[in-house]
Amino acid sequence: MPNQEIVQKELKYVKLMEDLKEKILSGTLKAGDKLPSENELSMSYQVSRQTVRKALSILENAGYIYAEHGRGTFCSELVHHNRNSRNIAVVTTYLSDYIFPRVIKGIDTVLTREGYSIILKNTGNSRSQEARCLEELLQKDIEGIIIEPSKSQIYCRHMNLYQKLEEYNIPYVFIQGCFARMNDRPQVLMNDYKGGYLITKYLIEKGHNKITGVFKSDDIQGQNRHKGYVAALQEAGISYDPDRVIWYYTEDRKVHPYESIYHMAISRYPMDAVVCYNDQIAMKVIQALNDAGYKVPEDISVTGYDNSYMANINGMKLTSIIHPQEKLGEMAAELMLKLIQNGIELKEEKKILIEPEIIEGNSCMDRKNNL
Amino acid sequence: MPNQEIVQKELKYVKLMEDLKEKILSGTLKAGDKLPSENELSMSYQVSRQTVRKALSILENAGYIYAEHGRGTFCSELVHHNRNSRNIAVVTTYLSDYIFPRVIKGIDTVLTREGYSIILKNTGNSRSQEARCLEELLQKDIEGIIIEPSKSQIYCRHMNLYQKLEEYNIPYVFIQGCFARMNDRPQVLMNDYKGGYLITKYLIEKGHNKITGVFKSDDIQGQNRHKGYVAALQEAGISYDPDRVIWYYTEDRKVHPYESIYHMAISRYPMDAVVCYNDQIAMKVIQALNDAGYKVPEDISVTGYDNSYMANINGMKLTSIIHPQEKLGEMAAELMLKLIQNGIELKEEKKILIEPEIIEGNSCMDRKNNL
DNA sequence: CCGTATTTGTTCGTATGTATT
DNA sequence: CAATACATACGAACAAATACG
Repeated sequence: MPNQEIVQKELKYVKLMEDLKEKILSGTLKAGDKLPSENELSMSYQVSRQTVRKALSILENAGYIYAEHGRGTFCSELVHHNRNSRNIAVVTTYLSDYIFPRVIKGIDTVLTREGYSIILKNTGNSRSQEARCLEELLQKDIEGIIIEPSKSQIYCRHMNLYQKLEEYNIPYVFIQGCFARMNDRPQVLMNDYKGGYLITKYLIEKGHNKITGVFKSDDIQGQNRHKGYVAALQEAGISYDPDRVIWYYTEDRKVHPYESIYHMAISRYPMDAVVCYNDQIAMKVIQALNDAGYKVPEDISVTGYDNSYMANINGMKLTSIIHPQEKLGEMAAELMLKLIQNGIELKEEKKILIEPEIIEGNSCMDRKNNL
Repeated sequence: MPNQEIVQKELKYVKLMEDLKEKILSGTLKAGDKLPSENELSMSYQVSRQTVRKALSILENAGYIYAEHGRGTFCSELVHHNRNSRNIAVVTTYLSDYIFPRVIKGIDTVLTREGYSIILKNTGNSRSQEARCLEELLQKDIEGIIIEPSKSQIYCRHMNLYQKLEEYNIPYVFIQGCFARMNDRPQVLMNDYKGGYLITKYLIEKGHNKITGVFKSDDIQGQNRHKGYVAALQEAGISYDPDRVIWYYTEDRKVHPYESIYHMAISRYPMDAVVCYNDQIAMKVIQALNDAGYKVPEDISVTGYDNSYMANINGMKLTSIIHPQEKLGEMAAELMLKLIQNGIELKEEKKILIEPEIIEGNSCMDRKNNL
């Protein structure tokens, strides 16, 4: 009995309202479709007609549906979207950290020049948060979305929302990464496979052969950099050892990789270099190695990725891959403007792949002459 | 009978709704006043409580009134532009540089939690750009503006735009600084006078007495930090020498202060410390001093301001003033939410002054024992 | 055009739950 | 604790617009 009461917190009209809203957003109920009549809903949900009406009145107020006396209730031609709002949404995983401020700045430069404003959202790299953002944005007056997908390694759970965007002719551009099975969508990203390959090859050429890898597992960038890392090893005839690779999730960023590399180091697991997913993690790796009694680069070389401001700290300049930050933002914004002007059926290439370039620092040693 | 039917067009809930609306608009019911309870209305209008609730729900939806569980129904602080866009504009001088990403993140945290979105604009610290931003924003659906004024030292040239905001009941909150003659507006800023005073006093206590100052001349923060600097000198009986102060404009940031301090240094103008407007400029000053053959802190001490990530670079940790970045953003966002909820005539204090605090680094030497 | 069924719109009555004073 | 006030829920009835044979 008390158990049941706790569960029963869900209000009937809220439940019904959200059920219907879900059906509308998911596309089960399309624009112009007739909803079941109040009596039918009342029967099928086992609630009173009053309760049904309460739920419907909320949706009507929010603009999802409209009622016609004597005819029925219908799904709105969602929504009186202002087609000339001059707003473009920018959705990133994080706001203030790392390279994002500069990417956003690049987007802003181009869009402001053309008279657009940015609506900024961030997801904390959570898919549910991303879905919430998109739902919110579908309610707003926007002309397009530039989005860095959250957990892009995993299959996108809310394709329906992207479909909704397409239905409404709201163009979107992926940056940094792209969900599986959405490779045909407009996107601006780096060739991460090649980046991982280049930086690993760089280490091999400097005489390293026990190269540990630390990669982020929940975005497509991490997957691709890892593939490049594997390719470079195999090309050089170094067998790939899965135990040498540390995968981490964003959520554990503060703890996990540090500890893994620390334990690997103090347990004397042989390594002469560490390829890192990005500069941020490289700094943690260096910290862990130092704490374990190793010197970088004298004992172990470490590489970063992105060449962010973090690549240059405490006199240590990480060897890294150049991330064009602002430039990437500008390219994404320009692609967006083209999509708005020429419609979504853009003739030219909609996929921009930025070729990586190595920038050498002092975080790696040449071990060829040491042998 | 037909006669009666025509007259009967007046629906009871519409009648009641319009009655109440009239009373609100005429001022019979003032903002914050409690309406009669649903039961009282039901009695006095001889309608059912359902009907009363229907009437009230319309008024509530339109924003005229709000209901509080267990307390009663109250008259709103009429009326926020009728708009329910859930957008709040954030206008800063810069986007990606320095402390701004973290300030914006703080704002975002609070606003996202409350279901708002940020429209981001930046002015490049140009007044004309700021005016253009405000004009653009007046065309958009926004519920408020959080704005860092550009060139806040100078009298605001586009007061008319701020007046427009007030006419439209769009609340605005200043952050970082505030235009002259607008001190009564809502604002969140640091006590820059005290900050300048504290950090200068710190140097004096460490035995410095030839303290050069480098201040930004085009915002109110620079003016106030300079005043604090003067106050500390005079308190210590050190006469103020205007030739010892370098003023610079934002536009010249990259060139001017570097050259001034460089020339001051190579011309052997005596100095044992430099108080800098912020960490950014402090790094340039240190560069200039190094290039002129001086060592920091051995020959000359240097202080920063804001304790940004720049305060800690190349093994040098600037002595600086703590800027609460995210916290400041959060406070501004919370103040904004209060203004939206309670109307512009907020009872409580609308001006938040954050007290500065020194954070000691290794960029200053104690010269008391050197004499 | 009429009549009937369906569907939304409006109103009344009642009961129970929950927050505030 | 009791009284008050809003919140949710159900049932019933009639009105008005619409669809359809």
